[in-house]
Amino acid sequence: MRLFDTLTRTERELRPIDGSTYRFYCCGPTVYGPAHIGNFRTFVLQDVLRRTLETGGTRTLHVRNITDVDDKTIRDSIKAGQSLKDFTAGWTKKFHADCDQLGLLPPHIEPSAVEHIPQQIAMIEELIAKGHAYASDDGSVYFKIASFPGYGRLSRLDERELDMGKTQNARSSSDEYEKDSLADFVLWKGRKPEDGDNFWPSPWGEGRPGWHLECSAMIREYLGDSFDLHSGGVDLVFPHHENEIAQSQCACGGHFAAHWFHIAHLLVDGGKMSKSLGNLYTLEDLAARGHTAMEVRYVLIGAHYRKPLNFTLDSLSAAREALAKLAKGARQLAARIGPDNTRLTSADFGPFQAAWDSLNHDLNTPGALGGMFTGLREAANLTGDEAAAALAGFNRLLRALGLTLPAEVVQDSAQIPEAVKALAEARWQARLAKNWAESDVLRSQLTEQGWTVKDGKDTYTLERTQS
RNA sequence: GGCGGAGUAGCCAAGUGGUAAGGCAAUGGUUUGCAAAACCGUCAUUCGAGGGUUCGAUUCCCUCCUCCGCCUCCA
Repeated sequence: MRLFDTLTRTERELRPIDGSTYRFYCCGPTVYGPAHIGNFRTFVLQDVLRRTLETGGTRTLHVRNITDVDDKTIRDSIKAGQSLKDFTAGWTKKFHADCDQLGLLPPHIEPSAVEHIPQQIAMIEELIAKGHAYASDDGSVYFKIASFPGYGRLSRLDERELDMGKTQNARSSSDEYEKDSLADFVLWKGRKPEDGDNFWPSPWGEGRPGWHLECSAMIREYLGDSFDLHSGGVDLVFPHHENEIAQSQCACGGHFAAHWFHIAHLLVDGGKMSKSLGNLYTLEDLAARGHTAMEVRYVLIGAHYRKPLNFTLDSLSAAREALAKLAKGARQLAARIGPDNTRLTSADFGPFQAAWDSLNHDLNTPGALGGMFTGLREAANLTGDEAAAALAGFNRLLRALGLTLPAEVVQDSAQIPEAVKALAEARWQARLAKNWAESDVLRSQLTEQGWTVKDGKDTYTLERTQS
């Protein structure tokens, strides 16, 4: 497949460096609260990338970290009166539950930052030894940006107006200032009172790792000095990923990531999500409004990953209808397969080839979704083996997109309250007696109680009204 | 201010130098006692505005307008 690369700004074919397994790293969540759907846009698209590779026959090694030590986790764990470990374990569990609901494949490796502090310290020592880092008086260690000429390539820093020297002078009056240059970033943070019990010993005194370094150290541990792809939200391009490149290339000497995959932000009602605007949604918030995680997933893949996606609550309702339509189309297609037709493992995509091509062309998920519907239309007059092959293609595509279609709603009569059943039966009798007025009154009563009645030729069905 | 991105029907949203996918909503019809459901249709002479290049631009170039993101630890 072809995918846009942030660093070279071109679309490039994805091929495993080692010729067999595509190894990639995704910056994971900071576990200090529930992830919101903006976070999940990134994780869902990374999941689709992986699924597309795997559906296309490429083996993958997916590493995604858990950031469980930083300012926010420390601050909020203290506020909650919990140890950092217990606090982050709780939110990690919640994150996993959300991922599961969204149909995200668990990464093959999910390292935690606190469990890799020795590796981080080792990397810092190497950076110091090679002249790329220096310790300050307060026990912190900084990366010396001036020592790495390649700094800023990913985010095109050199084309920006950021004048490090000037800014430094403006702030040089501050006594607390420990860095040589304002642009230098921290690798190790010396212990401070507000850190509470959260500090670790190091050659530079007690303290804790800097955020950027965590990822570099874990990547090195599991993917080595050169690997296939690195991914995250666009906001991580600078400084996070820029700093990772600097640290890793200086310490390890490898190429680091061969490809950079960044996912654009999710907007809500045309603007940025924020707590103060009250438009920051979690899966739980949306579940409370009657929406499923799969509907959320459908919305999140409904726009191209490089464009901002404008999320609205209405789009979730549209997703529900769209998923139902796909499910119905699949059922109708399945119904046209004869009992002797077993070509369910077709290698091609049949009417869904265009959808598959879209996915392989810069991960065009909305194009692929469109192709699902047009494919179903094209498949409408296929029968037997051809229908079986088409359904196989449809299902492979579903798997690549990570969508699970809703099953046909069959109301279990045991779950219908007796009073509702009686009401429905009374209405049916009134209807048979052609007592329309009575029948309509009874139906409106059922509606009030949240039930929809559908009349058939010889019988009727009851369904809970969709919210 | 610098850098990056976006403006396509009521909403969400693809795409292309050759004449606008798809979904939702809406709406017409068939069906139904009426509905619902189902099925069959309809639904952008036009792609933020104005210029330019071209036989031809929504697609390339320029200008303008609007919106969004990043600019030191936000996916």
